Amino acid sequence: MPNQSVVLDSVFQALADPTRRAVLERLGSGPAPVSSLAEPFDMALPSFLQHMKMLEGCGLVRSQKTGRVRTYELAPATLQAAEDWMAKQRSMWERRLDQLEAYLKETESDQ
Amino acid sequence: MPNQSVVLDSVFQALADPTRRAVLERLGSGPAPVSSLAEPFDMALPSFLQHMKMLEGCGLVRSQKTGRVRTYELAPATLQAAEDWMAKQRSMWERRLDQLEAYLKETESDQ
DNA sequence: TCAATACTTAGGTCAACACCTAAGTATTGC
DNA sequence: GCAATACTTAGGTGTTGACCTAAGTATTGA
Repeated sequence: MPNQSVVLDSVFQALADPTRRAVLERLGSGPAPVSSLAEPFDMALPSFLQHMKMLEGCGLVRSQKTGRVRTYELAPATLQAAEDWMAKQRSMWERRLDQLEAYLKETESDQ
Repeated sequence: MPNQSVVLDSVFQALADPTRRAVLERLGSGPAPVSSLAEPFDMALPSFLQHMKMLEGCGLVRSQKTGRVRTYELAPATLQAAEDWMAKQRSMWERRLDQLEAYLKETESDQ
């Protein structure tokens, strides 16, 4: 299995948490500092920062520090990798859906 | 946060493993029994079945047992939930990309 | 300069995950 | 009816994830 797989592992892992998905949604409207991102969540700062580290570790966001403020932003390139996998799967699933549906019709009736 | 979130948690969690993604890809070409699905993986059967339970638990696949053979199939409805979230995010990200790009141009140059 | 601000590091708990082996149970087919 | 087949259950190990508190470090501003 190629290296690509490792990227997808960590990207989907990152997307598997509601806090992190909410952060990504928030970053969709522009860069923001840690304190502002953390504010909506009832969580200790170090706990929140672990989420940010995971998002940054898999490349979904990046950050830079100016003075004592760290600002996070989306990193579109990595979002694209997850996008691409989903799109590939989607088209595959759609292509197969006809034959699948025929099968499902059979099995649905005996459930 | 709504219940919808819980579904996405488990769906993305399921997609975060290469074995499970490979199984989904394989099931794209039609239903298959456990032994056939497990065959490509160098893994003890009980370990493999844990993956299948996770896929079934979050609703990405379903199964039925006939005689001693359990057959798995894709469950398109749940795939759709993940699809929908990605599509929503995608359109949001795309809508924001212009203003984001302007910002990235600034920050990229000082890195 | 020194207190407040904005993270950051260290370290600890508890649950979930990803594996394993060993020993079941339920069908099938000779 | 009994061995082979196809899972299934039980139970154990090591790692990672998601939280916490406490105690740092680095800036900023009065």
